[in-house]
Amino acid sequence: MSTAPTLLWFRQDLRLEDNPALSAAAARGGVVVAVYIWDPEGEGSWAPGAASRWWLHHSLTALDAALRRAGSRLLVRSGASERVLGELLAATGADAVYWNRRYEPAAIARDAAIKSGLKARGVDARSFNASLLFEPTGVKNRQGGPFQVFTPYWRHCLSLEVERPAAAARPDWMPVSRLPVADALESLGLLPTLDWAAAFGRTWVPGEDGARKALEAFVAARVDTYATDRDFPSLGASSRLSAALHFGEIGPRQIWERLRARNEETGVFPASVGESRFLAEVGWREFAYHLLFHFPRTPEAPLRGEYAAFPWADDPEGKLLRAWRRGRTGYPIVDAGMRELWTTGWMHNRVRMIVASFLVKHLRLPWQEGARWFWDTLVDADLASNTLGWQWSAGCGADAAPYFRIFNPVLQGEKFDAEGRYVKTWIPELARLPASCIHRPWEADPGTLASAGVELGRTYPRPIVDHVRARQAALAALQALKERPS
DNA sequence: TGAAATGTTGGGGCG
DNA sequence: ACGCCCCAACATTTC
Repeated sequence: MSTAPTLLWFRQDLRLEDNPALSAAAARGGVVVAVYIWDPEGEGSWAPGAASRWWLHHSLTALDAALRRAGSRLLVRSGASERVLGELLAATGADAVYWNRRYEPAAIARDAAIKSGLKARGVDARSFNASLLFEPTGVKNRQGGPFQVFTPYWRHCLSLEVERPAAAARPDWMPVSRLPVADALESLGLLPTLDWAAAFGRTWVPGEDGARKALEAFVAARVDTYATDRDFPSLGASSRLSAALHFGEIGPRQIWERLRARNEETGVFPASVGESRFLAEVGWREFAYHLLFHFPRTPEAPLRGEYAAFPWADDPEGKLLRAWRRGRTGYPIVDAGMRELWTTGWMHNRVRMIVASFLVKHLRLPWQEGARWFWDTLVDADLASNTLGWQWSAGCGADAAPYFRIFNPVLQGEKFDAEGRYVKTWIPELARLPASCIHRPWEADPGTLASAGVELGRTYPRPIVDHVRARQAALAALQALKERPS
């Protein structure tokens, strides 16, 4: 008796290498049917945003192309995951569904229901870990609870065994002639109707091949200087792997293995502060999933509950929020970051911290507004990392920057973009200003501004808030929160 | 993975 | 020669 087909349900693991669900499906022996289900309703209030959908479209296209080369296709459908899986089981004669786990609250609830429903019908339903070095359930502090501070968390993780990438799998993919008819990828409507994402295609190569090349390029040219260069946004020192990691075009075990193999001869690993630092950034991603799993309400609510009553500023017509979103705050380093985000779907990490601090402290607008904007505009939008990042910036999360730690956007610009190269890249109207005043054009003398073609209030805005007063107001708001009668 | 305010120290100008 | 003061440089504290 021959083995029935297996449905391999792709979600945020859009790769064929290091794919434990795929390896297990291949080991079953029957043919494997690759399936992707577009099910935004199943994501709670966090359906992929516009930039993520752009990436997803192209990543699915790449996965489909890889499967075509193997004589099959990616079977694409949209609708409720459980219903679609049921239909595909019937249409293909499959008796098993394998997938790699997700860890977002809505996905956990949905997947658990699907798994028990399938099992009740006698379907072999199994899930695997493809996307984390350390699953949240497997890491506990001495008291048996979740870690809430990164350094002890990561130290503990580094004492644990890291699994090797999954074995390569060459399954018998179900041939195109036997596949049910798939929906066209275009029918999912993932691409924007207006082509605001034009620059995305010049910036990114979604898909497993692109991810592999990005890792190789980073390891070859960047990782050794990563520890020092990573803070300077004009140096291009980032790995730029965040979106590939989010969509699972590459897995953290592959990254780990790549660096381990790099030091095979010496046996010393990690071998440099650059490698350690880069792995620690992978560790922050792990920590973000750890926190999201154990504190599932944090995408909406501060982990430190007292911050729910923070006295945010009034912005009745949304003018402040709009200026921030569009990169028109009058602070060049902030505006450059917001424009890089809008143009490319990505922002350098140092600059993410600066713009987040500015929104939450200088404008005193709720961090949730920033998280939502990032969610819609980042190609790497990831519920765990986004939530951690914003709660960190707002001072209301685990191991967060204290609220009183307020970035001075001028000093941050002068420290990390001394020549103004980053600012000039994203704010061309300031490109002719000398470095000495690029981060504070409002202090430049009229002649300098004129010869640079800058007219404050017209070609580039004046600061929408005064730094000193905004800082004082932020500290006063924190004080008000502390003194609030409880 | 801050910044600003405040405190301390020590060199040098100067009466 | 000496004490006083200024202030830059650095350290510490506070937000």
